[in-house]
Amino acid sequence: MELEKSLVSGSMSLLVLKLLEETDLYGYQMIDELRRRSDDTFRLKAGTLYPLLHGLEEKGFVTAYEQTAESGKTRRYYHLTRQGRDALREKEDAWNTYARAVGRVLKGGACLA
Amino acid sequence: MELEKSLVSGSMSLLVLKLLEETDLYGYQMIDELRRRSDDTFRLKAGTLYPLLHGLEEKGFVTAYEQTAESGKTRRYYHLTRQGRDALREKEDAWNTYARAVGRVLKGGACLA
DNA sequence: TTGACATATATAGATTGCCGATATATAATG
DNA sequence: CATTATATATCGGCAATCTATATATGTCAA
Repeated sequence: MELEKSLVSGSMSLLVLKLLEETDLYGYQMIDELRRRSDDTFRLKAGTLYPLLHGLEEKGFVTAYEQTAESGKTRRYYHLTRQGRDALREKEDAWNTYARAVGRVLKGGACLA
Repeated sequence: MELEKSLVSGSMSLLVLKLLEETDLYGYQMIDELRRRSDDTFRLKAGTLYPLLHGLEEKGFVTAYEQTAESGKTRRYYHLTRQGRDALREKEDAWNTYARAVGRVLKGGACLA
């Protein structure tokens, strides 16, 4: 993550699933897309993404298929499954709960005995 | 963390430093306080906190001193240093940047080529 | 046409953050 | 007197991410 390594972890799968909510994407594209949408905050590494995608596939959250572009390059597209959609909802809820809690703590104390 | 293990990591030191911004606290107290302020979202484990505190001490972010309560129990209080205060500012900024970026991604795409 | 670079996917090894289990000692409670 | 709550501490382990490396192909400039 580089900008503040280890600030957050585990949210990458949430973000990747979120990207796939709209359209099927291939790996390299996700890296770019995530970077773009986050205004350069998320610079996901290939070495992080591909194992992560394999994991999501094993869990049945995504399915994969290959497709060759006009350029000749073969790309491995990922598609969000029904289960993946459910997992996404749960992860979004968890994130919101977490972020709100951090917000409350940072907002400042309120009566510390 | 239990409720969604591994959603976030590394933010614990941020939260602990934040607690110490107002008052010196001892470890056990931080666990309770964090739980209270976060409406039960953060249930920091002792096995997580104490090593974390030792690490913050090594980095010079906190100093520690012992004090025996009327009860007779000896408690190890932690005090935020100047360096710790600076580190806290940085971590708060990093968190805000990160949380905003996640928010943008979750808010939904906006034109995916 | 050859060499550098971007695209595209993949794996191995290391680091790190947090947890569970466990240990210790004292105070409060029953 | 025994159990529970307080209080601190360490160890082993898992999971998420990174770095480094490997591979193959397409594009562009020298």
